[in-house]
Amino acid sequence: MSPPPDFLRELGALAFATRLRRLSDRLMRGAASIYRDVGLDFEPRWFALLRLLDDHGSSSVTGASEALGLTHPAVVKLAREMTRGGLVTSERSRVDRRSRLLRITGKGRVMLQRLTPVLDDLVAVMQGVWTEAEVDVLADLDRLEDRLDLRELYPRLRERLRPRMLEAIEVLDYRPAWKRHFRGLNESWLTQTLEVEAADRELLDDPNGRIVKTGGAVLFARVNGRIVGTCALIRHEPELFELTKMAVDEDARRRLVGTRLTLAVAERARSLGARELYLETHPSFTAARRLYEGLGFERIPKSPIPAVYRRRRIVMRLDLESP
Amino acid sequence: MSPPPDFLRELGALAFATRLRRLSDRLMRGAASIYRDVGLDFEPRWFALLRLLDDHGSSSVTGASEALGLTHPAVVKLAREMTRGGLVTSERSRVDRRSRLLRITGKGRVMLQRLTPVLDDLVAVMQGVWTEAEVDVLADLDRLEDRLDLRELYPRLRERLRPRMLEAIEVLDYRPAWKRHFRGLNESWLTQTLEVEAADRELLDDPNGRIVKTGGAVLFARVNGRIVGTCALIRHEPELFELTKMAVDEDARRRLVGTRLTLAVAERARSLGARELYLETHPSFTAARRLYEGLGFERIPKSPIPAVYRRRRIVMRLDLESP
DNA sequence: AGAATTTATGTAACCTATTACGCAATATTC
DNA sequence: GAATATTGCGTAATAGGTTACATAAATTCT
Repeated sequence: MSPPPDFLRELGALAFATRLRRLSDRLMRGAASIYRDVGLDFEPRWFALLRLLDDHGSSSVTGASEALGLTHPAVVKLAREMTRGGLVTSERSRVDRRSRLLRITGKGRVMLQRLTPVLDDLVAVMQGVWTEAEVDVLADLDRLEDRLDLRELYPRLRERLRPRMLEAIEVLDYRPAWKRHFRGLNESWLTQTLEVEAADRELLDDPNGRIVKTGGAVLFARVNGRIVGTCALIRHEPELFELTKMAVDEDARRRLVGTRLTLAVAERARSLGARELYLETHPSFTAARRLYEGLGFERIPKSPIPAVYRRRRIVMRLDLESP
Repeated sequence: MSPPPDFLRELGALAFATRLRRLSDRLMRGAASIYRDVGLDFEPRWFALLRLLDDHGSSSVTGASEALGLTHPAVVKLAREMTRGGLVTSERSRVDRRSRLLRITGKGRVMLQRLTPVLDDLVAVMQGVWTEAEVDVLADLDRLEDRLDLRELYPRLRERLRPRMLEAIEVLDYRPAWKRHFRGLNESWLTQTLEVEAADRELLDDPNGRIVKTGGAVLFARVNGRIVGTCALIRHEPELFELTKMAVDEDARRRLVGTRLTLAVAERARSLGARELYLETHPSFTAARRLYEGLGFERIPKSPIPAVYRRRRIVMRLDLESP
């Protein structure tokens, strides 16, 4: 009944990140104890920035944050502490008045020199541990980070999950009972971002008459029995189809609902004889644009769709005949 | 002049802990994104505890904290959150009424099951990365932790630094000008822990008359020109020597000043013809006792030293003739 | 058996990073 | 050249842990 002494090991890969952190904490604590014992007024986490400034003369906040792999607020805090400690100075840059230049002080240089013998011993001890463990940790870490630089864990996993996520979404045709969903999803989205215009209202008030009966379609996405998204296909002319009124519930974002709906609308258009599909979106909706681009839409300069909105628009076109 | 894109790599072993943490954060973020996308009401950090409870039926707070390598406050927090989420229950143990038993609920089990497919994919993706990088990370991590379990970084490093730290401490004989240090160091130490008794006062008021002139010694430790510790050797009888009035400045603790002084006092006693050295300390001073034990002192039942203090005492003896 | 110590949990304060957001200066686009 | 987007920095709130300290119960020591 009593748990094993190290359950994290049992979990294997699932606890890998946690174990890395545990090891990191362990090493950091070891180093911190030493700094304290040696009696220098110095925090271990200052070291990287101090060395960076010593090696490269000066650095902006952003430059340091990139070099050290920290966020810029972290660097701002570090720099402030170290300035208080007299190890670092900062002044506004002449070239770019937004930017600040961090520099190491004489006191900082002296501190680095006093640190050197202790750090040499620290490195020697760590290398001793690695040798005992028969692991070439630094090289392994390099390779691991290189692979992740190439492609982060998240996109890798997302791609793997993609088919399953898409399958979990049902796409269904318009039903009068769902009119309120069509309206609700679109309104909450529009009011958050742009303005609801008269042209929007006409469509939202009468999807059946304005969209379905004129030869288009209104589709709904359902996950676990809940309507979480909608999208319309308008047939402006026999050969002119527009994808519009795409809206996904706030809580269901990032679950490929938009993708699934776009694919379904394109499929529907194709089955209605369309050779191409247009859509209009707003310049500020970069996420939406990425989604459409990922599915093959290309931005075109001029819209074949009659202008009924006051807001600015970006027009995109999908070729339904390409493989 | 612009810093390199990844300065931490350049720092090599010195930034190893930081890089481990960076990698851990990176992986955790990846996993967190996925949980969010999948739409489960679940925090990644809950996983280890939930699995632990699922695997082992129940666990106390301390048991879980040991198994997971977290501190117990962390487990308390976790358990509270998860109880609020309905995944875990807790009740007082019948056997030991201090202790609390954590158990997984039915809802918790269901959650685990819903997690399974996603986690399988996660593991597969991570293993993919490791294969690409040609690193057997889990095995390497095991070996690394094993070596550190055997002996932590800090003691390894401390041992290496020991001779240098000892050398940095000067030991000097009594001078009238330092009488105030002898008194000050001892008083601040005594008032913090026990009570200053009359017998203490007599020694502190007249070290020269009471200790030096009667054939003993009062030694001082100096680091960077500052007196940071003191220790006395009293010659009660021609052959009966006592080490006493050891005191080290608060700010100089952990820098082997006590060790250096004890060694010096033992050496002095030996040069005065002593064959053994006694000392008395208080049962609650475990750190001091460890220090003395480390230098060869052994606890003995009865004190040969005349009892002049009211406080309880532990007596220790060092054989000056053994190699 | 009483005193002292250890153990199990809980609480508070802090640490070191993060994300989110805002402002001002600079760069880009139409 | 005006509108828009981007960049650089700063601040606030939050995350996920820690250490330090408090309290009660159980255990160990004389």
